[in-house]
Amino acid sequence: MESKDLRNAGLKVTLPRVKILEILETSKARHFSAEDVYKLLLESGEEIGLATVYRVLTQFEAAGLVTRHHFDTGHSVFEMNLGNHHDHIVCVKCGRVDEFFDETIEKLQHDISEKAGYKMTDHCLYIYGVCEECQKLE
Amino acid sequence: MESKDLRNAGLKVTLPRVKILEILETSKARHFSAEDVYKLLLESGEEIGLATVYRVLTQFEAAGLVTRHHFDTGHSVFEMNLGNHHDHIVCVKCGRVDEFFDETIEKLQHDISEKAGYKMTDHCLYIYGVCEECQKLE
DNA sequence: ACTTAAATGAAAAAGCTTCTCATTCTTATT
DNA sequence: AATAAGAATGAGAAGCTTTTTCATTTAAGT
Ligand SMILES: [Mn+2]
Ligand SMILES: [Mn+2]
Ligand SMILES: [Zn+2]
Ligand SMILES: [Zn+2]
Repeated sequence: MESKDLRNAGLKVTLPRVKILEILETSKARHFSAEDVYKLLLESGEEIGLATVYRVLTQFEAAGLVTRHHFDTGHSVFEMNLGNHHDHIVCVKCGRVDEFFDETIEKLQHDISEKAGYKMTDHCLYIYGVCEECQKLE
Repeated sequence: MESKDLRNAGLKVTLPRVKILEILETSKARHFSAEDVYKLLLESGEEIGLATVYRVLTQFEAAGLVTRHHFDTGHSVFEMNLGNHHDHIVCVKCGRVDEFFDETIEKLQHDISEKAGYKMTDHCLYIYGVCEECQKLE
């Protein structure tokens, strides 16, 4: 039930917010651009403006419901926050995105921040490469 | 002598390219937005268009003279390629950028790519945090 | 139901980057 | 040193993603 999530986040339960949350939760994909979400809304018959999609995704991010990524694609990518931090490996040919988590790297990042005198707030590691499928096509 | 670098990169020796290379090499800073470079050119009395700055930086990147970064700032950041790969730690308050290199993390990234079936082409690790100076101001 | 503040949609605007095209400059050749 | 051919430049237009504006609609507490 999405209404609870929204209320917990201090957000009014509106149709656009419910529908967007629904798409983020139930689609096969896990990583969406704002445009992706907008198109999926249209496909499902909802007339929700692109500006609202951006607004709502930004609010979801602020509320911790969603994480925003900055791949080298020129646009933001959003993903439901399932509480499991992970990093990304992106295919430069087809755009496929895989996820990974490495305890050792996480620890080292903390050490590095500390040594540099920083109080770490966030971090992200992007590996770019050619996925198995795309290697075959070359 | 910048002319040699340019010729080696297969680029004609033009005034904009020489001046931009000069700025990248001799400024105290190491990380520049296109706008940064443009302003430094104006300050030094050169009338070079912003479009040319973008064009030249992109050519430098293609030639391997320069590396382009995508911090969470909404604009590209360029840096002379000195042959020493490193990653970045960025202050979310003041924009300060520090650099680091960790052999172990580098190795682990290779292992992860391999395990995921990817042929790695590039990678970048950004740590975001509050630098020592900015912590004092809070 | 009523009221009030918040949310939405459409369009405009912003911010960064690329493109277009007439003009200028580099470089190789006389 | 002059010439010719093609590449590079500058100014502005245009492109793309994202944000803002503002009139209208909607949610939620009374
Ligand atoms: Mn993910
Ligand atoms: Mn650097
Ligand atoms: Zn691929
Ligand atoms: Zn700082």
